[in-house]
Amino acid sequence: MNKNYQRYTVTAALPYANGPKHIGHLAGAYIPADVYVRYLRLSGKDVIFVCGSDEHGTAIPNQALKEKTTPQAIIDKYDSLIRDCFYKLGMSFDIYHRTSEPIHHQTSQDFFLTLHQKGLLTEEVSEQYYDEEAKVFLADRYIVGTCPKCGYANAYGDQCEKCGSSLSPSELINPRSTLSGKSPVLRPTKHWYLPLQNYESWLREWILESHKEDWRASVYGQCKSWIDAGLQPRAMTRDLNWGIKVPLPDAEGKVLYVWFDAPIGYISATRALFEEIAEKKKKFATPQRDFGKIQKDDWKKYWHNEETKLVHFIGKDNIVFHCIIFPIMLHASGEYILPDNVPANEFMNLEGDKMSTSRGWSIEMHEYLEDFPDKPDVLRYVLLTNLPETKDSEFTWKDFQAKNNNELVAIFGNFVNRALVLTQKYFDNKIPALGALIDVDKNIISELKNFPSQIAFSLESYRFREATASLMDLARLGNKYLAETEPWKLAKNDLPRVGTILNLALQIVANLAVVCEPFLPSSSKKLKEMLAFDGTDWTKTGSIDLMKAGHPLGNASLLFEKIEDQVIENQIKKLNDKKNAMELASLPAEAAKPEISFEEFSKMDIRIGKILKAEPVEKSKKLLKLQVDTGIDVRTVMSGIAEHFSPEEITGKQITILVNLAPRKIMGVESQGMILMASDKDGKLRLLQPSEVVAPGSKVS
RNA sequence: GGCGAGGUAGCUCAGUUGGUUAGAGCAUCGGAUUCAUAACCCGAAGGUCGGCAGUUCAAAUCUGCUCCUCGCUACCA
Repeated sequence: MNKNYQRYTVTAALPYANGPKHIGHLAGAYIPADVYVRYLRLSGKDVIFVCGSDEHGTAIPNQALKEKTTPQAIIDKYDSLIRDCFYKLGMSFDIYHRTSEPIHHQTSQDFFLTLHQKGLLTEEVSEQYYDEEAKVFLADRYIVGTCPKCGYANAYGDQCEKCGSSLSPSELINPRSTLSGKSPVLRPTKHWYLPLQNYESWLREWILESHKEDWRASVYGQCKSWIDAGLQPRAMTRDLNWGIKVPLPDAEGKVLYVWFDAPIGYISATRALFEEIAEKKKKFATPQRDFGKIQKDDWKKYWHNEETKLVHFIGKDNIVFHCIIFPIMLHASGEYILPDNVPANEFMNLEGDKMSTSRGWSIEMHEYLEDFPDKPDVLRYVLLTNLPETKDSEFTWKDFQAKNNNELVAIFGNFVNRALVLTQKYFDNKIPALGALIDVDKNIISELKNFPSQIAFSLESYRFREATASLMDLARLGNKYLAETEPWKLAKNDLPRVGTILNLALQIVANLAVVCEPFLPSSSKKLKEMLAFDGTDWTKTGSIDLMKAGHPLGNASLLFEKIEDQVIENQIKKLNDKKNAMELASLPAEAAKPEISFEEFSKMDIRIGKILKAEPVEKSKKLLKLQVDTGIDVRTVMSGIAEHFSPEEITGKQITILVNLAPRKIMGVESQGMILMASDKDGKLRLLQPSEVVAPGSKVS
């Protein structure tokens, strides 16, 4: 879309305040967003950059239970942790807001009411689990039970944390409420749905037609996949007592679905930004430029005006919400603009494995900042050079060290240092005059001229790795120039020529100082201090008169320092230690299930059987079709173990089987009984066998 | 199983609309140099672009099939 936009609204995914956030999140959304915004500001564009903590949803109360505290305490804790890390890493939000703030509740409720009053929401009654003792409907997360896939006894109603599979509460075996421990009952409840299917043709036109070229392949592809699969009504409310109340009379105990309110958080944050500036009461706002004289209502320009370019930076897990559901909400409400682009990144892996906070395989932002408090830019740089823009990428500590030592130190920092040291040595730390230019000078001048526009082009195309590589190439240009002109040799008999060379070298340094700001903001600041230079105008870069001859420079110091092997080894060790500690922590056995009577137990008829035959099930990844000799008979059992056992290895094995389980058809085949398995803490299944071979049909009691 | 995204030099990744000897950085090797945080600069080597078939004068690029990785989704009693 080559629209001529007047202003920009840039959002970065609201981090969910149920825990710390790791460097994968930074690489996914925040770093590219910040680079983009900083570049726009330097270019003199009218831009706002909004973000904030996402503080609703079922996982927050759930985390509160885990940490034995209140939801409010959880969001306060993680909001301040995340907020603090973001600012230390240089995120230049104009506001970092919170969805628990009243202005957000109001904005979300207004939004919901608008849709409701327009008749765009449907009401439907469905059966949901209800805890009769606690007298509340149970969100998926509040129901635990045995995971039907891996047998883990404390799987949540929406997901099993052991094997990672997503579930619905009705799939759980022996579901029970985490509030009372009792079995929940199904009870009808009314909810408001957004009929996504009504917008299919509109979506096809908007995404599949008009954004075929400018949206990333993976983003476009996932949208197409969703649309083609058939859109369905999606509940926009939940039975929960944590969140934003549904603003209707007959909606007691109901809140807005977190994915309804979260993206509205971008709008609320914008409103809060303008309100706080207009009323001169800054609470969350951290305006990064002079907004001039503004009115409270000026936020509307950034959300209603067609000349505003809206860009959402997110990770790939958020694509459907930002490309399908939220745009439908915006479109349906009738007065909002739509995102021009949603440059979602893929995921960043860590040392060969998926990043995961819960598994301990991660580098959390605060952990990095504790160990490298003076190196926010090093992390920014390393992540930037390796952003998962087109596919999942990989972070390794060794690469971190190499990028720091071989690029930031050896090329960027070294060039700056060479230029400054030579100026100190030969020109009393003042910028020498520019004399006659020879070819080598003219070449460097014309090359320099191209860099800013080239980098700008990459950034505007959301190609941040490419832009970062160009930045480093600019420093390379400087090193090459010094190597070719060898001013230290000429100093003995042609000082004016040396002056010309250093003038140009210093102009390159000054250009670097401005151009690197989006990427390496704190280094940019340091470098400008060293130069006693305060340029902030991108449109002036590319030229050789950023600094005047005779201008006295500040004190030179090293921009970056080498990172020794020992530091890297310590980090790798720390990472492994953390993972091991997490595994140990999860070792204690889970809490026992509710008590049952002997009669209840004795209803189960458990036997030892033998697998006579095992075969894969067509069109199924997880199922094996087993013929089992139970001693009583030979029967067919469908078992979800294909990812753990091959038919060959399991054939002939003794197993434990529940023989009087009601038969059930699975994939068209009637399954008569259930094979019992031990599931290890990593979710891996093991057979339950007697210590010595016993006769088929032997009873287990 | 369905859908989506990937599979390019030892490593991390680029390759725009099909067009001459397929690129970059790191690592390796050689050279040059000493102003600089033993850094920089120049050069070399290294790939049958996952595999097979097809379209074309021409395919990393388009089509079909197939294998592998990742994500979403389904089967799990």
